[in-house]
Amino acid sequence: MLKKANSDLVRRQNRGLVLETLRQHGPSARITLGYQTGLSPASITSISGQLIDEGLVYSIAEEDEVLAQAKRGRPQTMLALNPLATNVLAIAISVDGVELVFADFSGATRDPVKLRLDTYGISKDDFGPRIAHEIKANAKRLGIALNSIKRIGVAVQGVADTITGEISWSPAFRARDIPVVRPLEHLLGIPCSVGNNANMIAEALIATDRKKYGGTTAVVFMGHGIGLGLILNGVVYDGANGRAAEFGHMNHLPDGPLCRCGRNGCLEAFCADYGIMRMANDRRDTDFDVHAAVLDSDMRELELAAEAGDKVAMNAFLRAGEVLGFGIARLIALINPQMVVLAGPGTRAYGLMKDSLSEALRRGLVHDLRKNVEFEVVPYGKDMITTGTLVETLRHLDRDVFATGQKATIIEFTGRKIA
Amino acid sequence: MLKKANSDLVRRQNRGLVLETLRQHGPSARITLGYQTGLSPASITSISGQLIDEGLVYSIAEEDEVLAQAKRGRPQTMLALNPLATNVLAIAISVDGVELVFADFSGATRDPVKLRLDTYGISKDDFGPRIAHEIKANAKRLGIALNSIKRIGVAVQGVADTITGEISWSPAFRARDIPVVRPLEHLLGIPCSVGNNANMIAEALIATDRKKYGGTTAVVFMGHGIGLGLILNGVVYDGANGRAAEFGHMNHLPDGPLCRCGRNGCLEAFCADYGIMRMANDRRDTDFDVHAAVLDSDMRELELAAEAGDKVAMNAFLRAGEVLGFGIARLIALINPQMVVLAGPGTRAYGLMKDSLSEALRRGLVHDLRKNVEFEVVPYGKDMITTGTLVETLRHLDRDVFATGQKATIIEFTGRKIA
DNA sequence: TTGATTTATTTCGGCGTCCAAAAAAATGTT
DNA sequence: AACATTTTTTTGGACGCCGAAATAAATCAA
Repeated sequence: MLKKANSDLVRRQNRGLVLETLRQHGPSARITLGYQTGLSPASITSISGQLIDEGLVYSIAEEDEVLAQAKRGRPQTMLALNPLATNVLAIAISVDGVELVFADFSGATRDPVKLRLDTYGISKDDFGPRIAHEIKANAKRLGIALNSIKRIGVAVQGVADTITGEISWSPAFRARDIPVVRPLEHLLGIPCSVGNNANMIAEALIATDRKKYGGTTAVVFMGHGIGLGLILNGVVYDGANGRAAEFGHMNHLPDGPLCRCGRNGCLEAFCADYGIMRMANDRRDTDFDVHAAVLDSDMRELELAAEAGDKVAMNAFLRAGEVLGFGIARLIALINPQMVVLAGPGTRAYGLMKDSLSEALRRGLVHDLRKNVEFEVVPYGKDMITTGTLVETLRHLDRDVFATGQKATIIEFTGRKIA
Repeated sequence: MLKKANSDLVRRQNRGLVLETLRQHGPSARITLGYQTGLSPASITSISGQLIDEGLVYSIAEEDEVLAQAKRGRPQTMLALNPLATNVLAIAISVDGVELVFADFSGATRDPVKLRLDTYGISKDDFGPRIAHEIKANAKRLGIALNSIKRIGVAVQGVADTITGEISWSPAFRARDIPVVRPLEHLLGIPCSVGNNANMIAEALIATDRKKYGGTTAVVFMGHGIGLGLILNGVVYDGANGRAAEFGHMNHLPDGPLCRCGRNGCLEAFCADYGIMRMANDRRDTDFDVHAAVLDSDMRELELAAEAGDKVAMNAFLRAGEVLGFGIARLIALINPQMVVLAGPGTRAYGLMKDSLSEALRRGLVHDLRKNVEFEVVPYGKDMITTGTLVETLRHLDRDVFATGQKATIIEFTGRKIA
């Protein structure tokens, strides 16, 4: 169903468009913004004037105009997102700790703050307050006023319920249904949202190359579990109940090996680190604790063994590749993406799985569909997750907060240089 | 990325909104339209005046105001979509023939025209011209001017490529990649689009009950094949390459029974009519022609046998239910819909599959996900497909053609009463 | 019958938006 | 110093929506 439109909507949308354009292309002159957005110079003047008044955008001072290369005509005045307009915070929760990344409105980040935190042992009600405390302490330490932070994005591996704002389940926690949004919003008074790792990687990819990934892309995250971020028509898909797609718990083989979720034969039970490790050690379900975290060093060792020709290790990876291949074949049959991206630490072993994966795709997928899909393995950088979280958070500000003409709370300048 | 907005967009969107509201709620007074759309009475007057001038909407004459029930105050003048504004055509292609349904702008349909046509034998290049010929002949017979038809929607079981406008593959044809859109547009000069059955059923469901189905719903179509229509956030999803989701060819069991697509172990090879029939007859792949159409009468016989307690027949249906259950479990894990709808003639045997289907869901799906999904079996009415096609076609007119202020080509009144 | 009341619709004036064109600004070129 | 060029701002017009007032068209009540 369509929605009512009025001139308010027009301005809001065009403001958002200007902000997004500045974010994507960096500082631009008004005339350039006109070309990029399709808006007339007159409108750009009007909109940018408003944005400048509100402190969201600023005119780069002449002194910085080193780029001015002796062109005829009135020189361009560059506009840029004002880093002082606001701050945001991205939080990445993983098995080995929690990372805070503060950034300003222009997207410039401070050095990541790594917190040692026994997430696995913490109780569901202690987590939120603990994080809130850390945020307060670290913001203070960095000279960032709490009320200058307009939004917090949290990324976690596992199932994040974006509607309730809880972590339904994650390999990083023993507890379940851990409230995140509620305590953070309550204790800090800052709007907050949660999402899962794979979705955040998807966001980061879109920001990197909209043409390549901005259509319909499936991002498979391989790590302690198997996650999936779906980009459908350029937008990250969240699922009806606000939970990301649970690719890892898509059944592969009825009555297959035990999975962490308690069911048998999930994709993850074959392809996640613990699945591969179990297979390599040829342990039966009863002998193997699926809940124990697999050490990265152990996985590396296994990879080395496989690369050195150890038959058992090799087979474990081949089997994982095969199952992943069938899983991806099913994914393609259902969603028909134009691109499949493999990401996460698990891709280190991609070379060991490649052949069986391709073979499985051949066996499990109609040729017509296979030929239209492009594959890519992206090297794993952990910062993709925080980058994606920041991108998502800032876009939300651009579109839904500042697009409405809400004044930014300009941060007092503390004399500190932006990192 | 956002798009540029201007006052043109505003009017276009609000015009579309008014048209859609009239279509959904039927004839309404201006004041009612105001409530329903959220627009002010002043704007409604302006917009409806324009729509009336263009012949898209008309004021119902006083004589028809039988409903006026002695209320105080100035009486409402009801506005309605003008049936004479334009015509559209829905075409449903199935294994046993082709059906044409002509409708006017208000959505009122003429009696369906059933064409006998050996679709299976026809060559890929003969199909389009043949249909074009039938359209001309039947339009003439019914007194519908060709140039009054503004759009044609075609629905087919199988894989329809909405971008190229070809039928990539369908159980109704031996040929592949059959051009549809191109020949029809070329020979008739009428814009045309193709879609698949399951998607059209999904459209029909949304039109019936937006609240119920308009969120995220998976519509599983069971018939000669297994199709899927996905409604994501209220919009039917088309896939990156314009092909609908190929649920039927999602692999269930590597190296399982032969499927029509040439692969082994597809869902369809277990659950489509031919898969069930094969199982019931315990025929090995080599003895069974998967391409032969299964007669509906034979399926009914098999269903009766199963209902009467025939063990072999019962097992075939149970096995089909089990596989379908695992397929749906995978679908749910991936998409996380709030609703799964089973439709199509295959649902006749739902009672025979129900138990094994539920059991498979229990085995193949995390409880968390299962509990949030509602199931429904809709009784199969073939007209759902044409209804959905018409809905889709008319919405396209509302939003993309008439919303832009393009004048309707008013049909001369032929004296014929609208059916 | 007439005037009051009620409800629906239209008209009018104001405001916000966009845009094209003209004007202004700021620099380079001759 | 006058002209050329390019960017930005200003101006005026068009179009949209909306609130308020005016108008229209009916019923109700005396």
